[in-house]
Amino acid sequence: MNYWLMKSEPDVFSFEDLKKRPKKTEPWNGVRNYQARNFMRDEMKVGDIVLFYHSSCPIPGIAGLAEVASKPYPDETQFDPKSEYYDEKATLEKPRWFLVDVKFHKDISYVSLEELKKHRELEEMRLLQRGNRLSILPVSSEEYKFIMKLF
DNA sequence: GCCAACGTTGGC
DNA sequence: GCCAACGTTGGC
Repeated sequence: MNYWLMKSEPDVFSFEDLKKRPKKTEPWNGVRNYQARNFMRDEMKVGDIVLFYHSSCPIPGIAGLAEVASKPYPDETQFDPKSEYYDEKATLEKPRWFLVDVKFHKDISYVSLEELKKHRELEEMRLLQRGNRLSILPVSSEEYKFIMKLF
């Protein structure tokens, strides 16, 4: 079992939005960064735990827990000329972008970025390293366990 | 709105 | 393959 942190701008798609989905499940589309794609395509397994992170908002932080709910498959938005995520270099035969479905797992009390930064135990967290803009990051089991004790 | 960090693009 | 220019992310 692996642990991940996945960023989303709550104005675009929030943890609450995930809970409102009919099956509480959403394809994690729109990722257009190769490292983030590789995590989904090559390393995620159904059942992995996801820290659902809200970015670019008044109080950035972990809003809730989700889980990986599908194997990787091509992101449909890459084929849709009307989508803002359209990629003209992607073809059905050779998709460039892959995603997994993410499903609601558990409510937690919000853990802000500010709170995460207070703990020496988390100073190695990739989220907290300077300049880290990756939208999907691995979280170690030690970091995960520590964060679970914060609320 | 600013700015640091970093990924991508494209000319050579 | 190098690298400058440009675009994006995301906290503040």
